[in-house]
Amino acid sequence: MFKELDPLLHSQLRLAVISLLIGVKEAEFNFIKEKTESSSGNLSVQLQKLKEAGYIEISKGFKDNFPLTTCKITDKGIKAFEVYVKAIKQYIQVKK
Amino acid sequence: MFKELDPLLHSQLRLAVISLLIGVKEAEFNFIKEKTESSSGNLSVQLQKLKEAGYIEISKGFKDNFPLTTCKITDKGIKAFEVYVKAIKQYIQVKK
DNA sequence: TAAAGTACTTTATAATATAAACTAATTTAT
DNA sequence: ATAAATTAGTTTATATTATAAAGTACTTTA
Repeated sequence: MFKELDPLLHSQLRLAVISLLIGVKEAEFNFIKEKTESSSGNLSVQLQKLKEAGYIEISKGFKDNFPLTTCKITDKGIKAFEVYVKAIKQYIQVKK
Repeated sequence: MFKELDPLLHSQLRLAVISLLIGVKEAEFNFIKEKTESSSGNLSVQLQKLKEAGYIEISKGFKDNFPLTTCKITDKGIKAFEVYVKAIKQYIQVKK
């Protein structure tokens, strides 16, 4: 009846992050932070979880001498998002 | 950018319950339990939360001598569900 | 009348999310 | 030169939430 909702994506912040990355393909830590209106701490934790799941890649470098964290969605992340979208639609009864 | 997702509805089981009740308007505890494939304990707790939020009404009676719990969505619950659906659509980019 | 079953609720534990505090460095002001 | 403020995060502690296990209160069946 109701499909499982991937717990990794069924989290407001992580879902927002993935939703953002689906659009832009690559984004900086602060860009994501602003768009999602999250705290640095919370975002840091959730990005790690998405990385551990293999849904995003995180690369660390520097920009104007400051550390810069950049995130990119992976194929696995895209696939997981698609599965999640199909599942949640069952719950919200989106008729195609 | 991203709308708040009502934490009361952003829970797999509670969302499934509300999604069910939107359709049938009234349902028995076991019907909900079967459709959502949840445990009695978890369902009991989540129904109480939905009740406390005023999203559903719970009425208790008897059927064939056994206790019978029946649930019904309230106007507030319907409204909250509609708001949730609008919000989550932003995340999953459902184009109308 | 004892064992098994129905229909839950309560409580305890595990998992999750969030906020606060901390690290490490850079820039700016004194 | 150096202290204070800022940037860009991470780590840790706490609060919240979800879930599973145990418990309550019966009823039915053997």
